[in-house]
Amino acid sequence: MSTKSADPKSADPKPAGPAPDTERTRPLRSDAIRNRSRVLAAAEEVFAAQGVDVPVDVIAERAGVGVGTLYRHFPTKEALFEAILVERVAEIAADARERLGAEDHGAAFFGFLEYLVSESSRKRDLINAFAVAGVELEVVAAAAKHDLQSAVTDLLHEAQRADAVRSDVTAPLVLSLVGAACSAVDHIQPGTSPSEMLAVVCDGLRTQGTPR
Amino acid sequence: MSTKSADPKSADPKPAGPAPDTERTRPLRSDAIRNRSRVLAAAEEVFAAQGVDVPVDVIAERAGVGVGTLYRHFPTKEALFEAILVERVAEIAADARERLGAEDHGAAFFGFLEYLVSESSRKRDLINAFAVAGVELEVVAAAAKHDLQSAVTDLLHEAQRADAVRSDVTAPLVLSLVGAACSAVDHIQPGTSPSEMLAVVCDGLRTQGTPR
DNA sequence: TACTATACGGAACCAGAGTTCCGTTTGTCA
DNA sequence: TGACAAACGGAACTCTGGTTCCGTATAGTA
Repeated sequence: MSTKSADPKSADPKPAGPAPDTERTRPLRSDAIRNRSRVLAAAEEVFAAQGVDVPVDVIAERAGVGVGTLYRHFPTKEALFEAILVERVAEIAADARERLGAEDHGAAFFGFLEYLVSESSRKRDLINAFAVAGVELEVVAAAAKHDLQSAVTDLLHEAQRADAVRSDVTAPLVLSLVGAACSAVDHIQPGTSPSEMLAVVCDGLRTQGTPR
Repeated sequence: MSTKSADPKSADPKPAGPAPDTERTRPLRSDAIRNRSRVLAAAEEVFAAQGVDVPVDVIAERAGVGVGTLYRHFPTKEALFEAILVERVAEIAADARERLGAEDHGAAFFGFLEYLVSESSRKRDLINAFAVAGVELEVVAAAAKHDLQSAVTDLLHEAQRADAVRSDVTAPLVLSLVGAACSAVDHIQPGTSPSEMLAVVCDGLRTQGTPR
């Protein structure tokens, strides 16, 4: 899936008509509900295992449906990806929030970073979840991203107030560093590991003199 | 250009016949020489400016030749990329070597890292130069990579002997970190910068107590 | 059970990008 | 200058992957 920003299709700011989604009168048919969630589950597995570049056929097959069905529920592959992305980002944000208010604010913050990096080798789409900066997102995904940012900001500020993290570090910087570490999972040099990389980054973030 | 490792074409370890390149008797025709270097130069510019995903047509056009000509000189797009990659990696290795034996070993080492990250935003193919770990390389490119690794190792050891860099840091770790920082250039969060990221990494690499 | 809107499946379609082919042009050498 | 091997150009081919279309199947309802 390319991330090109130049879109040839002409500007088309909300074509006329009543609100696009509230106009569904009848509920989804039972098989439709079932298939939708199957597609979502399959896509999640496949994206996580092989990254977002897998062909849609693979996802459809894994879900046990035809591609037509897949496209009935998600108008484009990107929309499907975004649906999963939102889920992932929400998961991460929730994790960050759970760590808020812990006794050891420093440990909470660094533990969160470790969680992220370890997850990114298990779920390869997570890598992409952090590459979202340049991508134009639908409102929902943008909201999820904003939510993550605010959770990370809170966690960071707690750790800074506890003097565990340097005061000149900002939340965007942390997110960029973590994003870099996650994407590095894809092409790491033999002889080292993501956690070793993260350890260096963490030491760089610490207030000098803080024990490792 | 995909980096897939599974290649459907059957294993074919060096088909029979005399040495493949030494058998050229006649020298290249003058126009061929000219066009070859034009293609190389154009590819370098275009890869650097837009990354390696640009279509070959663009390169050919920029070079003022047809795609057929391009393919006469480089049997695949990947071969063309590799030719440039070798050049880039050699450049970087040469830079590392020049810094060897400086007065301030620590400054030499960290200066090298800064050079890399600043170059990677100017030359986007550099990003790929560091993603080579997982790619199967031709012998030449593999040799270039090995050369880079040894130069960086030397530079690192000097800095470690000067007590400017933590002794538990390894060369693969450094290369992975720099690779991550370079690839992050592509999707950095707004509100921060590659050099800020690098600063954190450098602090993590420093012997604790070393002044920033 | 019959009827209909809804949903399904997957073949067909389309677009983009790498690669090949072949008729034409050109450098080199006698 | 003429002949020919070498090189050129770019249209055409191929392969891959996203998307659409339409005939068929089925859930929901009277």
